[in-house]
Amino acid sequence: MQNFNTNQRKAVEFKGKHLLVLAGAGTGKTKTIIGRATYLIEQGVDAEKIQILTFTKRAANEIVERVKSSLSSSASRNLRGSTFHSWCSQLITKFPNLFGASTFTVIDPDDQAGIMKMICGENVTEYKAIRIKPQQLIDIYSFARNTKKSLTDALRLKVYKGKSDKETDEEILQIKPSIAILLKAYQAKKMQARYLDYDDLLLVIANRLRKDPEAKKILSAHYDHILIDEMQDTNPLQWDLIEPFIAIANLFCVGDDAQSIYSFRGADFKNVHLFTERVPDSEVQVLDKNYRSTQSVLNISNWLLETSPIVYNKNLVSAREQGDKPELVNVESQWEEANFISERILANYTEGNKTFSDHLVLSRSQYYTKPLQAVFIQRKIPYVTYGGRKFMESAHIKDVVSLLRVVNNPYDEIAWMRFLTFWDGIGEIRAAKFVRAIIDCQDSEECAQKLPTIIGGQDGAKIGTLFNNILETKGDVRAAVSNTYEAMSLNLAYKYRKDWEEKRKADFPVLEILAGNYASLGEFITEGILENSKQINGTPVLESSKLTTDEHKDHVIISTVHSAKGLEADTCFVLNVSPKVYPSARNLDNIDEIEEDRRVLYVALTRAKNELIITRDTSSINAFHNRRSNSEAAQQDTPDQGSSYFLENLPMDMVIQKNVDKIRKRGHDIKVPNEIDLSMGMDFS
DNA sequence: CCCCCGTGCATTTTT
DNA sequence: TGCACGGGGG
Repeated sequence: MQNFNTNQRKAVEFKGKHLLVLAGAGTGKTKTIIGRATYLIEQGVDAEKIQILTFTKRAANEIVERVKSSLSSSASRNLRGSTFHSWCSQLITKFPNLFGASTFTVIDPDDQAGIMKMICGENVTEYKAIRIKPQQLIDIYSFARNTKKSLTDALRLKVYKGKSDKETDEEILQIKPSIAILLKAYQAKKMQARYLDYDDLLLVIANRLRKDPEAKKILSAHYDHILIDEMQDTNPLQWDLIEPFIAIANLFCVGDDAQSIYSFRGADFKNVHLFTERVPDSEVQVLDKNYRSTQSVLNISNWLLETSPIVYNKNLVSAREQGDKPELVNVESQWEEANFISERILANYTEGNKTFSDHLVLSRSQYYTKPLQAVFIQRKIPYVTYGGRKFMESAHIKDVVSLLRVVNNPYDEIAWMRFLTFWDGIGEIRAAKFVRAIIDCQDSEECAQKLPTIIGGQDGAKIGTLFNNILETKGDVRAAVSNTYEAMSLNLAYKYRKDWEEKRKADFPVLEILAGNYASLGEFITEGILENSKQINGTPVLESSKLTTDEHKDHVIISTVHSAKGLEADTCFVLNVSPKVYPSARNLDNIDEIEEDRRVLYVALTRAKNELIITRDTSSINAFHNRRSNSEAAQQDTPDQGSSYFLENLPMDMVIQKNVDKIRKRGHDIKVPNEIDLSMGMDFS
């Protein structure tokens, strides 16, 4: 058993009913939740009656694996850890009668946007009356449901940045009816096609538990302990899901309000602040001793929170030594930044006795890491990225899965459209016509029978036979995938000829093996959609699968800050901490969003154990300073200028500032690829 | 009328 | 990297 400090032990061995663990960054949050699960099992609690809930599959898997390895007995064999979403989908499948959804298909954000686009196309008058794109409509809809806010409030917050002047009110009033029509049409389409989107998964369970004491009773027999990680990221909808369990199970929630970075999807740290008020028989345990980072790393992190108008009362104190000051490195371009980081990692690796996996690179956005990945590939630095496009979301996989989806749920219009337009000569117009006829069928059998006539000709015969073939093999998911691929592979190879051999072809054996893990088509489709992926050296790999031998190799981790919660590394690079990024230029008019960006940076800084290296772009720093001094000269009534760049007033004795330029001049050969001086010595002045 | 393909463009953060 | 748009071809 691990060593716990006094407070950690109090949490792990808590004897009361419900506990909230308020744990700052690096204070042993994960360790405590693992310790708690281990302790409960050791105390004789049936592992099956413990449910661990997290926000990412990665976190869930890690916790479960570590509990299992810390126990010698097999008592932990049935311990379950899932994301909120996959837990709910499992419950729906496990109790089909309880939640009334026997045939359904979980749709991903791409599908949601696709459906909304269709809806907007069918309701042109309403769509034209608003200046909101389908994707944003989906965001508004999701936000409203996750936060349980009215459409008016959701619109105000999402579209009008929370403004409440008369003009805004009128505009909202004006567009609201049209939006309501579009959203209702979207809901009707979901119902008709038996779709559940991500939010529906939670809503189905939460609503049922709320309304039906019987459902509560049945679930109470299955769960004694609910352990929730990252409590500060739960939103009101998730609270609705948790709340019924207060009466029927023990809650053990772990969180840190300074690390709340998901308010854009409705997270509300009231769930942390109001915990003891909302939950009877509950207590709070604080963890404040930081074991992860050196004091120098914590100093800058603490400073960042202190400069916030929000009072966090988080002064992290390291249990370790002072350590080296963080480095603040000025770079002139993204390529220079990427080369600098590569050099540094290679130096640490060859001279500094560090492994690649001692390094973590954090970015505000996925997109920004592209040049870095290019340089890593060029320099042969092995890396993994988290987040990004999921395996099941890539186009070629979706093509194959579309047939599985229509066999599983013949009302699945999106999948029908994808499957039909996949074939040469069938475009959107004809496919849509076919779909209208197809969804009149009562079941898959009738569908199989009528397909040839609906489509007609050779296409009809071919597609009908294929559908029938998969319908017959649907009991064997792996065979269904294999047969589907066989039938589609020629067309796939042509459609994706640009990168078929190098990239996409190899995904299908992976898909087949994955399919073999599921007992039914429905489970495969649902769980597969919720499955996370990571990428190894740019190639997507299923995160939870043990398919690759690469799995435990030595890799640098590249991650967005949002995906990096819970991660830590000896050396941590935080990319592009420049004006307009921290905080983001698009958030400047909203104090709440500025403060959320601050917490994003805080999360990033607190990942580092020993070496913290912050990079930033020289030109944007200069632009920021010029703009500042200009506006200060002109008028002095803009007191928030300083706060519009978090590092603006950073005490320089907290860091060591460097310019990559100088490093290069000292003799390091840093190659910047594709940098051609286009001026060619010409001065046009 | 419908389908296909080339070009240009803009890209927060996640289940 | 995906997507919206427009022109050419069937």
